[in-house]
Amino acid sequence: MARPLSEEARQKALDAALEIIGELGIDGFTVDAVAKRSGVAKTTIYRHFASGNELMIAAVDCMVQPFATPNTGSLASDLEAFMEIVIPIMDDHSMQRTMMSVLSAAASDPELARVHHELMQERMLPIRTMVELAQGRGEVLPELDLDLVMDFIEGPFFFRKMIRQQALTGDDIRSMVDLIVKALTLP
Amino acid sequence: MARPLSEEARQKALDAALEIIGELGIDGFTVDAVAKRSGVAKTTIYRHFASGNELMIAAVDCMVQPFATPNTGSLASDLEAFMEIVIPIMDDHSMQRTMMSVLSAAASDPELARVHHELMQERMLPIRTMVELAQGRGEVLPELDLDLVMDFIEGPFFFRKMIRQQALTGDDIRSMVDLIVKALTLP
Amino acid sequence: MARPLSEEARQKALDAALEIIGELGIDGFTVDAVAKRSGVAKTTIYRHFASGNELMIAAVDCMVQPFATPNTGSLASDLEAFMEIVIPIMDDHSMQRTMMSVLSAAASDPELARVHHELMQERMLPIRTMVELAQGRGEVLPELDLDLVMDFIEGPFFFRKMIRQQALTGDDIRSMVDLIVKALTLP
Amino acid sequence: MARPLSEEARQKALDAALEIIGELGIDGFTVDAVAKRSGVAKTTIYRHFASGNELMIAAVDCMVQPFATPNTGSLASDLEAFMEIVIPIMDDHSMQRTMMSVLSAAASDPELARVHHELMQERMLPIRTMVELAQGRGEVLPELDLDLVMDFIEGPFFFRKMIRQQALTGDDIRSMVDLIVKALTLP
DNA sequence: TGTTAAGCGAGACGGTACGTCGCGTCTTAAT
DNA sequence: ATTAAGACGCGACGTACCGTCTCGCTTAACA
Repeated sequence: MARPLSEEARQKALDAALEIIGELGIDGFTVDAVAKRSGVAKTTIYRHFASGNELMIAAVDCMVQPFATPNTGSLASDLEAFMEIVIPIMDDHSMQRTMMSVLSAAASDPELARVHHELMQERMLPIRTMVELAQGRGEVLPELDLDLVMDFIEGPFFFRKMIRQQALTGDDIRSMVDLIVKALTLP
Repeated sequence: MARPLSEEARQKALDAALEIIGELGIDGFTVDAVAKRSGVAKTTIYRHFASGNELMIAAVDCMVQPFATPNTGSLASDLEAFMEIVIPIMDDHSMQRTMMSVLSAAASDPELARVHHELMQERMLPIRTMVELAQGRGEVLPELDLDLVMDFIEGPFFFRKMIRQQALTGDDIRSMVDLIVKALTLP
Repeated sequence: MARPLSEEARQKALDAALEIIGELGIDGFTVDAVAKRSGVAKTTIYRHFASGNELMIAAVDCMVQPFATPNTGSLASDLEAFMEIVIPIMDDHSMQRTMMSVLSAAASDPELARVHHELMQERMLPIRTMVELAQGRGEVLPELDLDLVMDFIEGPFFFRKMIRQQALTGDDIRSMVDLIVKALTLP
Repeated sequence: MARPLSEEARQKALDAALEIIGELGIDGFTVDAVAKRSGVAKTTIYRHFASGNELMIAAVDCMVQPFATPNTGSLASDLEAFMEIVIPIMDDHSMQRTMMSVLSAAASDPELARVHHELMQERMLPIRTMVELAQGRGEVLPELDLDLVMDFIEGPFFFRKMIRQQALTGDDIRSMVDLIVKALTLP
C-alpha cells in the first residue's frame, strides 16, 4: 500500500558508487561520499542497503561484466583463452584492492559472503561449462567432483594474482593451464 | 644518551593484540583497545609500529606457529600429511576473518604486503621443501618453475577455504592432492 | 467527488499525541510516533496541523481541563483556593517539561505563540473574573490595568514553579497571596 | 598525568557558539556549526560539554554580563532603575528564543537546570541586595522570606516579557514596581 | 654519579565516517 | 479525492578510531 523503494534512487547510488571506486579507489568509497555525489540521501541508501559494505558489494557486482565462454574444442585452449581475458582485468591494482575489501567484508558477514559468492560463481560459470564440454568430449575424467575441479582451476590463478600479487605472463598462464589439464585429462 | 625502545612495551602490545583478536575477533582489534588492554601508551605503540595495520600483521605473525615438514618418501602422502595439519587451523572462522583483514590491509599498503608475504612464504616453506625432495627422488619433473608450482599447490586449498569458505574433508584433501600430484609427477 | 477532512482522523491524532506525552513525556512526542500509534498517516496529520509543534500545542490544549472559578467573597481566599488547585497540577515533572517545550516552540513561531497564548488566557480566566468581582465589591482599586494585574498575579507562581522549579507549599501560596492582595486592595 | 583539557579549545568553542547565536539565533545553534566555525573538533566539544545543550547553556552564561546594583535610597526607585536596564535587554526576540530554549532544555535535564539556575540567581543578585538594603532602612517588613520575595518581584516581569511576550513600557514598569513596593513596605 | 635527552603512561586533539533520528514532502494503492 | 503506509531529501546527532600532540614522570647512557 505504501510507496515502493524507488529503483531510481538505488541506481543513482550504485552509479555514484561505481564512479567513486573508479576515480578514488576503494579507500575513497564512503556512504557519505556516495550520498553526496549521487544526490541520494544517506537515509535512503540505508533503506536500500543494509550497510555500506552491502552497497559496495552491489556496486562491485555491477562492475564486473560477464565473460564469454570460449569453445575451441580443447580444454587447454579454452582455459588459456578464458584466462587471457580474465587475468588482465585483475591487473589493475585498484581492482585488486577493491576485491580484497569485498572479500574482507564478506569474511565478517555471512549475508555479504553469500551475495558475493553467488556473484563470483556466476562470473566463473564459463569455466564450469568448459569442463563439462570437455567431459562430453571424453577429454576429462567423468567421475570428478565439479566443485572441487572449479577450485582446482581457479585457485592457482587467484592465489598468484590476488594473494601473492605476482605477475602472470602469457607463458605463466600456459604453464599453469598445462599442469591443470594434465591433472584433469586422460593420459 | 637517550634510551632505547623497550622490548617489553612491544611485547605487551603484541600480547594484548593477540588476546583481543582471540576474544573479540579482528573487528575488535583497535589501536585504542590494544593500548588500553596492554597499558602501553598509544604513542609508544606508534613508536614501535608504523600503523595499526602493521601491529596487526605483527600480531598475526606471532599467532601462526611454524609447521613441521613431513618426509614420508612420496609427494602425495607428504602433501596430505601437511594439509591435514594446516587446514584445520584455517577452520576457525575468527582466523579466516583475521587473515582476510590482513590481506585486505596488505592490498592497500605495499610495505604491509611485503611483510605479510615474507611471513606467508616462510610458513609455506615445507611445501617447497617437499617438492624439492620429490624432484631429488625423480618423482617430480625437474624443469618446473617452483614458484608456479607453489601457487599450483597452495591455490586450490586456499581458494576453497578462504574465498569460497567451503569445507575441506579428508577425502577432499586426498582428491585434491591426487590431482596435484598427477600433474606434477612423471607418468 | 471530494471528501472533507475527517474530524475522526484529527481526533485520533490528538488522542495518540496525548497518550504519547503521557507515557513517554514530551521527548517521546514525534510526528512519526503519533502517526504510527494513531494509524493516521503523516500526510493527514500535516493536513490538519501546520507543523508538529502545532499538533503538540493542540494536544496540550486538550490536556488541560478548565478550572472552576471560586467565589468565596474575598479575593485572598478566592486566589488561595484557585492556586491550591492549579499548582499541584504543575507539580508533575513531565507536565513541566511539556509546558516548557510548548513555550520554547512558541518563542520561535508567532502563530504558535498566538494559539498558545489564547489557550493560556482562557485557562487563567478565573483569575480575571475573581479580580473583577473583587473590584465590584470595592475590595480592589478600580483604576488598575487588568492585564498588568494578571501578570502580577500569575507571574510569581509561574516563575517559582516552572522557571525556578521550586516547591510551593500551602504556606508559600498563602504568603504569596497575602503579598499580592496587599498590593491590590485598599488599605 | 595525562594532558589536561585545553582551556583554549573550550574558549574557542564558546566564542563560536556566541557568534552563531548572535548571527543566526538559537535555531542556527548546532554542535556541527560550532565545530566548523571554531575549528574545534566535534569530538573535543563533547569532551568539554556533555551535550550540545550544555554547551548552549555555557555560551548563554557568557552572554549575559552582570548588572549593576542601583542604590538610590528607596526600594521603588532602585527597582525601577534596575528594571529599566534589564528589560530592554530581553526585548531582542533572538534573546527571548535563546532563553526559552535554555529553559526548555533545562526542564529535561536536572544538571542543566542546576547550572542555569545558579547563573540566573547570580544575575538577579542585585534585586536581593536592594531588598536587604531596604530592610536595613526599615522600609521593608523584616520578617519576609527573601526567596519568596525574589519570585514575587521577578515573576511578573519575566512572565509578561518572556511568556506572554508583551511589551513593558516605562509606565508599565512603574505601575508594576508600585504594586510590588506597596506589598512589601510598611504602610 | 649526576645530567639529560629519550622513552613512557595517559589521554586530549583535529579529523573523517559511521549509522540513526526527526522533519516535512511526495508517491503509491486502496477505499 | 482522501486516506494509510512509508520512501524521499535533508541536516543534526553522538560515537568510534585514526594518527598526532602534549603532559609529567621515569630511566638509561653519557659525561
